[in-house]
Amino acid sequence: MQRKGDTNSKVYLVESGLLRSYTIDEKGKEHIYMFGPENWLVTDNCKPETPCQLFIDAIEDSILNVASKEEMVKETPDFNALFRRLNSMQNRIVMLMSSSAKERYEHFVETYPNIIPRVPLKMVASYLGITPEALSRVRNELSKNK
Amino acid sequence: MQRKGDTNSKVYLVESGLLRSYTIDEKGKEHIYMFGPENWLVTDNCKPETPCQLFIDAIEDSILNVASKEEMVKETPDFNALFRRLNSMQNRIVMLMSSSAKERYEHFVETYPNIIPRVPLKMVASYLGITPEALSRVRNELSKNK
DNA sequence: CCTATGCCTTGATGTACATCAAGAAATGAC
DNA sequence: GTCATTTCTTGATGTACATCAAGGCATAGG
Repeated sequence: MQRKGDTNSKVYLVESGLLRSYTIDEKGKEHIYMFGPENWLVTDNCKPETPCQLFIDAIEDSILNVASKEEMVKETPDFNALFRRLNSMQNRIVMLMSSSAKERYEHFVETYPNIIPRVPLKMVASYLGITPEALSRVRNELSKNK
Repeated sequence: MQRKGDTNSKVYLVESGLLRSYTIDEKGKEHIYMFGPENWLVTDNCKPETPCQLFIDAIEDSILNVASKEEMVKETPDFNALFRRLNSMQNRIVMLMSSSAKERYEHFVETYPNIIPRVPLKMVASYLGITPEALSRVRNELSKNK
C-alpha cells in the first residue's frame, strides 16, 4: 500500500477497518508508529514531495477515503507549519522507539545545531530521554572517535 | 508562565527567544517535551478546556505572540481532529521518555482498549517500543496481581 | 490424520542505561 | 578576590529491558 521511500503523498481516512503505519529498522525489526482504526487519518507526516519513512498497510480489510496532501493544504491554512510540527513529533517518537542514546544525540545535533549552545546539556539529555551522566559519556565517546 | 494543571489554553508563537515545555514526573525529574526557538508555536496539545500536563517557561528572554486556542480553531477547519492527533503524539512521547514498559502497556490498555483484541500482541509490543518477550512478562506480572 | 507456520511464553544470559556518590570546572554574588 | 551554586564529568554498582534459544499451542493445508 505504501512503502518506505515512496513519494506517495496520500492521506488515508479510515472509514472501516484498521491500518498501521510503521518503520523497519536496520535490523529488520518493525516499529509501529500508529494504528489507524475507524475515523482516523493515517499518513506519513512528511512534506508532500519528500519520500516517506513509514510503511502503511492494512491489518484488517478496510474501506478508505483517499485524499492527497495537496488537497488538504488548500482547505487548511498554515498547513506547512503543521506538517513541520507533526513531522518533528513523528521523528521524535521513532527515535525514542528505535534508536540508542548515542543515535538520538547525533540526530539532535544534526537537526537542531543551534539549540545545543543555547541550553545546558542536562536539558538536551532530558529532551533525549536520558540522564545527564549518560549524555556525558555519549559525548565523551563521540569526541574520542574524531 | 504555565504550570501543569492550569487550564490556560494559550498558544505561544515565539518571535524571539527560547521557550521550553516539559513535564515533571513523580520523582521530580523534568522531561522536556519541546524547545521553542524563533518562529515555533509552543502549546500544550490538549483540548482547550482541559488542564495542561506540560509546564512552559522561557529559557531566554523572549518576545511572544500569544493567542488563544479558540481563536486558532476559527481559522482552521477540523481543528478538533488535529488536537486529538497532536495530543496523542504528545502523550506518546511523554510515555516513551518517562514510563516503564509496564506503565506504557497499562496506559495503552486504558487508552485503546478496543485495539488490543484486534491485533497480535507483538504489534502492541512494537507500538510500545518493547519486545514481545518483554510484553509477555509484563502481562504475566499484571495478571498475577489480580 | 500429519506437518507447517505463526503466535505466545519461559528461561538464561547480555547490555544499555539508570542510580548513587564524589569531585572538577564553570558561573555568579558579594 | 572568596564563597556558593550550578554544571559537567567519572567511577562503581544496579536494573530494566534486549537477545538468544527452545518449547507449547494454536490455526490452516495437505
